[in-house]
Amino acid sequence: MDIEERIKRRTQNETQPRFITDYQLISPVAHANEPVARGPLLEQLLDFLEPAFNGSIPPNGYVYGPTGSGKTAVVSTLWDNLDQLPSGSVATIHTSTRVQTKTFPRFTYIDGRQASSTFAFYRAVLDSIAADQVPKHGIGTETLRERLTENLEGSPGLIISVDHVGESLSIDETEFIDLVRGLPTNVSWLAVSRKRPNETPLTEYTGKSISVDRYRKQILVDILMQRASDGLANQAIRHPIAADISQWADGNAHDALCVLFGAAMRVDDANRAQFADTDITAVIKNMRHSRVPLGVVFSLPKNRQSVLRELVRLGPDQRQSVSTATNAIEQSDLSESTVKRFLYELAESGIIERKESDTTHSKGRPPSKVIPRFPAEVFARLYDFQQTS
DNA sequence: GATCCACGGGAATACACGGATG
DNA sequence: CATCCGTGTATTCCCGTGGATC
Repeated sequence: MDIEERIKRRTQNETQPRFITDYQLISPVAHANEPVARGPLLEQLLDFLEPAFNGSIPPNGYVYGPTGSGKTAVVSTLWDNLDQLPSGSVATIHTSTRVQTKTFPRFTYIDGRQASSTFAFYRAVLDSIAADQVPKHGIGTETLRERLTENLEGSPGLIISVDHVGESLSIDETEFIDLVRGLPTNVSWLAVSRKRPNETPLTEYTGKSISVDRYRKQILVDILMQRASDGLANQAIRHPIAADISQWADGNAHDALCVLFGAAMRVDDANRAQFADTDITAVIKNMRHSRVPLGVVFSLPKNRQSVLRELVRLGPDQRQSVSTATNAIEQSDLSESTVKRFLYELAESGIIERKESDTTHSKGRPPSKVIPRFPAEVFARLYDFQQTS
């Protein structure tokens, strides 16, 4: 908590500190600036990028590892820092005999979940390097590509990291290969994916693959303790509790942080000061059927997110069929049939599941009940928090 | 005015069941 | 008894529209 925040609390007479002192710092979708225990991975990435520090472009690369292993945290943070390098312009290096000038390539991180179409991808890349505004509409994909090429002509180049390649709601692998074919030769890329090198066509185009292992149990405990000490009231979490969460999460930091967050919500809502074992077990029980990371849900268009927010508000009886769920969802700016279509689309992409309903129906095609497949409680809280802040 | 992409709405189609028909 | 058909519900898919730009 920074000074500004502390003063704000006092001026608002919140003298009694809450259990959760900072939602952002324990949020499973926020990444720490200093990823815990990922030094070796950072070094491997910097090795891979070595040519860039001498002013040229490295070969294409591939980073892979299981979900929740910190790939996004490390790569996005690293790229953010690298983009601070003086690029295109001149960096002076003083040696004993003379002054050398160096130019570095630029660095851009692209989240494939948010740039999944050809148009969106080229636009995102161009937007990150162009000096002036890039239109969101009214311009052809090919025009965008040409502008991108013009923009990079004669420059030291560009190194893009493209995250979540090959996931269902992100850039498809074969599409990606076509996309990067359209880029000028002074661009190289690092694809980040869950698939092993032998399971993807991408590695035919890459010079190097870097593997990320799932977190070891003890590291995950450290991460939880760190997050808890940053975002929760003092001494909020005891080591055995963190160990329990870590044991259950099996190396998946996203899942572990969801449990921490969900449990902290309960303590905070009840105005308590400590975790009880039941907080952890209850949240774990609710997480049992979650397979979709929150990052996927928060990458959806705003109107899909608001439909999901309403959906998780409903009780199981209101989710007995797609139709009843549609009727129960209140959306002033969308028609009923659109809400319904959204639900089918979300089911198609696996974010929610349709399962044959257990209620007996005499007439018509049997309905299917609707079940969220993401951490619903945590999503709801973070969503509401975003709306108000 | 022509062109571009994204979005939303509803039409069209698929499916399940029960009763009718031969 | 096997098949057809009507009805009601579930699901998919396409096309018009709109905002933006050139």
